[in-house]
Amino acid sequence: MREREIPRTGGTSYDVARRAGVSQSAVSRCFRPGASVAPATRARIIEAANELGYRPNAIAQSLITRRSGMVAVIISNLTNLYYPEVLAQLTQRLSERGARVLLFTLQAESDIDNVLDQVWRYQVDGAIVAARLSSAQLRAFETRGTALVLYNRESDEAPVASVSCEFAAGETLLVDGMIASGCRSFAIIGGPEDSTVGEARVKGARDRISLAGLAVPPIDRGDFSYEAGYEAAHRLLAQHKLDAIIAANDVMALGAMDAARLDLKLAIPGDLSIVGFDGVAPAKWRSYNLTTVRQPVGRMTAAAISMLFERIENPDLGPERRLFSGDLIPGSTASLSR
Amino acid sequence: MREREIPRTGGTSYDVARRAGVSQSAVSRCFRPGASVAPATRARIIEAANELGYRPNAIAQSLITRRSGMVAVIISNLTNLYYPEVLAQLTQRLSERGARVLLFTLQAESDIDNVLDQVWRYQVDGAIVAARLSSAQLRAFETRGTALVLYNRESDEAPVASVSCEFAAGETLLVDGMIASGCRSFAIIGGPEDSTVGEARVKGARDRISLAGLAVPPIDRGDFSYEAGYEAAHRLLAQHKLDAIIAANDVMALGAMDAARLDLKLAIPGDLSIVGFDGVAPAKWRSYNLTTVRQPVGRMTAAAISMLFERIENPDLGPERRLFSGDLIPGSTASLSR
DNA sequence: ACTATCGTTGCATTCGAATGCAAGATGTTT
DNA sequence: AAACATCTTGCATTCGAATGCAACGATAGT
Repeated sequence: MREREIPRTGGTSYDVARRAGVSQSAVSRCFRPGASVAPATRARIIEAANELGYRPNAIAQSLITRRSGMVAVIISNLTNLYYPEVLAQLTQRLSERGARVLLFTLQAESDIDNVLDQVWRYQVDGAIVAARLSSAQLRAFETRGTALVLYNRESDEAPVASVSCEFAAGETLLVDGMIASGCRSFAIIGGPEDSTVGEARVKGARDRISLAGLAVPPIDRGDFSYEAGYEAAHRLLAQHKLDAIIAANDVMALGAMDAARLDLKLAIPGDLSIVGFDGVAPAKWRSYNLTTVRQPVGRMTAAAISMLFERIENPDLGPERRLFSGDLIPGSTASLSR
Repeated sequence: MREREIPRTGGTSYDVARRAGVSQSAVSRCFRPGASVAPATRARIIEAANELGYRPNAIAQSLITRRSGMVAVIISNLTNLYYPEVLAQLTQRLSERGARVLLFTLQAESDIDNVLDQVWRYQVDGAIVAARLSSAQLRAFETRGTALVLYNRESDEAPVASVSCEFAAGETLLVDGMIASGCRSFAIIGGPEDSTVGEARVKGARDRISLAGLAVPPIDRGDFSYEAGYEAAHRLLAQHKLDAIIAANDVMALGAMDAARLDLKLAIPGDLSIVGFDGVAPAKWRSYNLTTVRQPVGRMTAAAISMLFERIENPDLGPERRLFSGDLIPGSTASLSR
């Protein structure tokens, strides 16, 4: 009577083995493709397993195989509106490849050390990181042999596998187009100074403007939020007579648009051109229809995932940078001649 | 010379033990708070551990303690603009409590069985699910003893721990306000028919309208996207003379606004009132300033997490529903007298 | 009928950390 | 100095699945 009841967990391979009258190894083999099990035995085992609701314990598997089947995804700031799309695609693609996502988000970039601590403890097979890593942190990935791909970040100090969207190419089109259609006086709404991405975008735009022989544009900075763009635009427009504002991301561009057209009654693009960067969904909404450069998120996430798995298979594969150009989305907030 | 080199993983407790000249158990105790270790020994162990970059292997810990420290978060559709905020808060709160997030997203709700399969294999301590579960699936959580909290979903068949935002309360305010200010002819843009949340919201609004003795409002449905709201509004406004449109979520409401004011040149709220539900960030943007009901995401996620941990501590804790009312966000897209 | 061969199966060990128990070390009490 | 309490420490086992090796049975070949 006091036969061992079905454990809450759904049972172990031993429970299945006992029920099917075989050894634990047989059960294990039965769930590993390519192992040698007689059809009749397999059938008995499968049946017993189903009766118990048995699922192999991935934790135990990880311990012995040294493959956890988990990939860490580290994203600095999920509220950023651009990242949810990235995250959705990454998880989708990872699960298609049979990997699970261990998600970490950062409140402050300084949390990263705590996050990495968890990453090491959980023996993830690899990590996709959209946050800045110090060279010491990069080295830790190296020494531990954990595959790593940076997303829209790079390191000047050490070469790392990374995918990014190049600001310059799309930006050049935008800036040149605006200049060709008569814009002379530019301003830039950048990201925080310590943001790699933001800084690269600022630099890209500024270089292009200088190259055209125009005055160095004033720069205001924000935290990539709508409010920040709105306020930065107010400050800039109060101090300068501007033809165009270049924002480091779409959401700030939308805030700037609202400041300009709703508060200051400027016509867009008649009085002022505004352009963004990212290509998030709201930029396409009819009340905005922002002229922007869309990051090819689909291709970028696909590239990140495939680079990651290459490096999980072969940990000694060297660094590689993959750069994608953004696609110009014309919109109606900037007059681009041609 | 052929001393065993530092393994790529950062070493095991045995490596640390050998280096510090103690037993593996001492190392283990050293990393468990409250265990008995002499200060001098602890110091030696800590030093050895640091030299090796040792971190306890969470996989091995999980196996023996039967606690993985991981919580599954299952979300149907991350692109939904409302979920990123929820997800960000959940991960934040979970990591504050020392848990890791295993993230699963669903392309189709039918993927859920595959996802649950992974959930069982990975021995998560609990799960927060924002997707519909069949009663068989609910039972599986029960029998396996995995803590479960549903987020904005409930089950009619079996009672489960859940947190939700009640549509009715906020909706009542909105509908009553619109009626008081003269709206007589309503329409509803609902979610897909198989969406629990969407359906509840449709029903809430319709009941309130009937209660006021007004005609049963026509219903059009969309998939919660901007485009869907835009198109539904076009269809509704082509067929009916309307005073107000009630959308099941903000993003569809914004699409409807653009259809009405940009294409049909209707004044909002003069000719047409539009209200949404959720309180997402874009609803506050100045070009929209949507009148809506905000879900108290902060309190809801806090409640979900605390219910979950209660149930992880005590698996036999019974079901409990926690219902939050939304906060009315006045905005300027509906005339609400009073 | 005897042996060679192949396919199945089980035994025993492994992964890395946690922990009950007992032995050892240290300190206290009388 | 003896007896005892307390704190440290190590030994051995455990968690659940994977896998090398050996043993087994069945079939085929001669």
